[in-house]
Amino acid sequence: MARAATTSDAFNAVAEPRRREILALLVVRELPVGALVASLGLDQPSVSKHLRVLREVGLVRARRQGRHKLYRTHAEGIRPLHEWTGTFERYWSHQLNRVKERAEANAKSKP
Amino acid sequence: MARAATTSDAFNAVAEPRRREILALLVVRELPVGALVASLGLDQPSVSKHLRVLREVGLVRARRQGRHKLYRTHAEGIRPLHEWTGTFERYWSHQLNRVKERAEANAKSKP
DNA sequence: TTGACATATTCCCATATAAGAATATGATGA
DNA sequence: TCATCATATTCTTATATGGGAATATGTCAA
Repeated sequence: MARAATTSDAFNAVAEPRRREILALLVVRELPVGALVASLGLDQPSVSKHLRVLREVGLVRARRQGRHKLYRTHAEGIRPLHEWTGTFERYWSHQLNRVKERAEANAKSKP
Repeated sequence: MARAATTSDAFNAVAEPRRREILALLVVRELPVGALVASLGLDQPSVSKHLRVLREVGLVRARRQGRHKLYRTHAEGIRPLHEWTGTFERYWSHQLNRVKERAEANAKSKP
């Protein structure tokens, strides 16, 4: 079996760095495709294709305004990723504490 | 150009669902490969390959204990993902507020 | 050393890219 | 309707998968 499609879920969609850039730009304010092309230094078809992926997994929304199509990040779609990664937070805190404790123990034992 | 390697960073590594399962299991306590094979219902080579990817991006650590090799999630590696997704938090809060406000406005205008 | 257990690697293949080039679709104003 | 701007899709190609099968490597006990 091959790798899961980029459109299979938000995890796969944000694995692509350019798509993360796009999300960061579009969360501040909605932008037409052309503005993204200019900002990212990518060609227009590539941007459109990335936007399609993001749209399919619900990470961006679009609306037409005249000839332009305005895209915006749908931040809710990122929430599940934040929550999944959040389940590890207490563990990396533990690791930090352990390092800290060890450092303090060392400081005491050989001053 | 093809898709970035799964080993290129943590974002790509966790895009694979089985690898997220592995991380969830190994963050609670360290386990040998065989235990993962049993828990996941995957064959041993597949598990070893997933572990290799996770090791290469720094998401798991391993130590030998006799014939066994004990793996454990290195939670620090997930932190950048949590932080990146966290930059969108205020926006999904905003969206929720906006929906709420609109609902209240509607309730007033047509009661 | 040998046998057995535990894990890792290699080879194979169907599948899915991401970017570039070319083209198609959509919307507007004259 | 036509010309033009804006965006989307199709096609091609190099590359990287993930799982299955087979095999290699590593470690211990006797």
